[in-house]
Amino acid sequence: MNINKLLTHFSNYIPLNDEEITELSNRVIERNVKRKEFILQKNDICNNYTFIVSGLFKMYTVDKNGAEHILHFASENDWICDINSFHNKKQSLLYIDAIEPSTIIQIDNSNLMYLFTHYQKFDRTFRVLIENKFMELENRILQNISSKAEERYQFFLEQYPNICNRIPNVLIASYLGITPEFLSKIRNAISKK
Amino acid sequence: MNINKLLTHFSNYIPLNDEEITELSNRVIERNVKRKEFILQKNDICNNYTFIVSGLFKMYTVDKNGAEHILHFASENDWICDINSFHNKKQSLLYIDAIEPSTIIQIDNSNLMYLFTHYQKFDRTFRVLIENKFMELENRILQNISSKAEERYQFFLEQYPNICNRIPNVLIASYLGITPEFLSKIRNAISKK
DNA sequence: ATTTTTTCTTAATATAGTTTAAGATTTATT
DNA sequence: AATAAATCTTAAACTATATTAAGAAAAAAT
Repeated sequence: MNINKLLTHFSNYIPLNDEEITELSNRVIERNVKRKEFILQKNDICNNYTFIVSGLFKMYTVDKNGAEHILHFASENDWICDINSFHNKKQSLLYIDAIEPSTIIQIDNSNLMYLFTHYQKFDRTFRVLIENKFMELENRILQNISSKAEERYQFFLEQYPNICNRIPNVLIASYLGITPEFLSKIRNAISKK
Repeated sequence: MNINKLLTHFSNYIPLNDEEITELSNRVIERNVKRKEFILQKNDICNNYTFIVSGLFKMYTVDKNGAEHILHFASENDWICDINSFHNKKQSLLYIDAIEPSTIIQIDNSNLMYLFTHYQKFDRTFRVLIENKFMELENRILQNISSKAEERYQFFLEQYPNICNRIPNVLIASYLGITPEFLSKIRNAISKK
C-alpha cells in the first residue's frame, strides 16, 4: 500500500507512533489521476491537501488572454494544495492538473483539522513543511527580482534535476515568467557556449 | 509595556492563557533600533524571530555589483526573520535593517523552541503565521511571472497603503525588481492618465 | 501506421526595461 | 543656516524580452 510512502515522508520530519499512524491511515484516501485530469479547478474550494505518491502536477492561473502562469510544480514525495482556498474555504483562482499519470493520497480539511487538534505532531510537521516551502519561494522571489531569465533557467535546471526533463519547455517558460520562444533562444545561446 | 502589542497580535490567532502569557513574557526581550541599524547581517546566524512593535524594516541581499534586492518589508505588528538561517543555524545571505527608528520584541531560537515543545499553541500559531506569509509570497510570484512592472507597482500601492508612503521609491523599485529610473518613468506615465 | 496535436525552433519587428549621465529637489547632518 | 547626502526625474542609447508568423520535429491519439 502506498500509505507507506506517506509515513516515510512524515518520518523525515517527526516519526509517528502507532496510534498516529492508525489515525492518519483512516483519514486519507488514495486516488489515481490520469494525465491532464484536474484535482482543482478555478472557483472550486480546495478541500484537500494532496500528497503525491508518484507522478507530476502543475498549479497555475489562466489569465484573461488564456495564458497559463505556473505557480508550482510538484512531484513524488511532495505536497500540493491551494492553502488560501483550503484554510479560508474561499473559491480558488487556481487550477491543478496532472502532467503525468499519477497516484496521490489526499486528506480533506475536516480530517486534517481533526489531526491538528488531537495530535500536536501534525501542527508541528505542517509548520515545518510550510516553512520549507516558504524558503523555496523566498529564493524564487530573489531570483525573479535580481536575475536575468538565462540565470533563472540555469538555476531551475540545477534545483529540479529530477523533474526538469519530464516537463515540456513551454511549461518551464511559463514557470519562469518568459515566453517559450525566448526560452528557445536562451537554450540556443547556452548550447553555443 | 509593549508586550501587550505582541499579546494582542497572538490573540488574533489563538488567545493565550495566563500561563502562556507569563512564559512568553519571560522569554522575549524588547529593544529600540535606530534608523539604518542592522538586526541581521550577511554571514551572521539569525538567532531571533523579531516582532515589530513600531517602525519599519527591510530584508535584502546585496549582489556582486553592490545593488540591494529587497525580499521583504515589515512594519508594526508584523514579524521579520531569516527562517532558513534561524532553523538550520546557517550563515545568512541577508541583511535586515531599520528604515525608521523602531521598537522590536525578539525571541531567540532556544526560547522559541522551548515554547514549541511545551505549549502546542505556539506551533499552531506559527504554522498559521507562516501559512499567511506563504500565501502573500505566492501572490507576489504570480505577479512577477504574469504582470508588467506598472501593474506590479499599482498592486503594491494597493496592498501596502500604510507603508508605501514611508518608503523611498528607490527601495520600492528594488522590491519590484526594476530600476529607480524605470519606476520614475512608470510614475510619470500613471500621473498623465 | 497514420493523423492529429503538441512542442520546439528561427527570424523579423516591436515593446519593456536598463544604463549612463546629468540636473533638480528633498532630507539629513554639521 | 549651511553643507552634505540621498532621492527623484529626464532623456538618449542600449539590451532583454515579447509578439507574430511560419515551419520542423516529436509525441499522443486514432
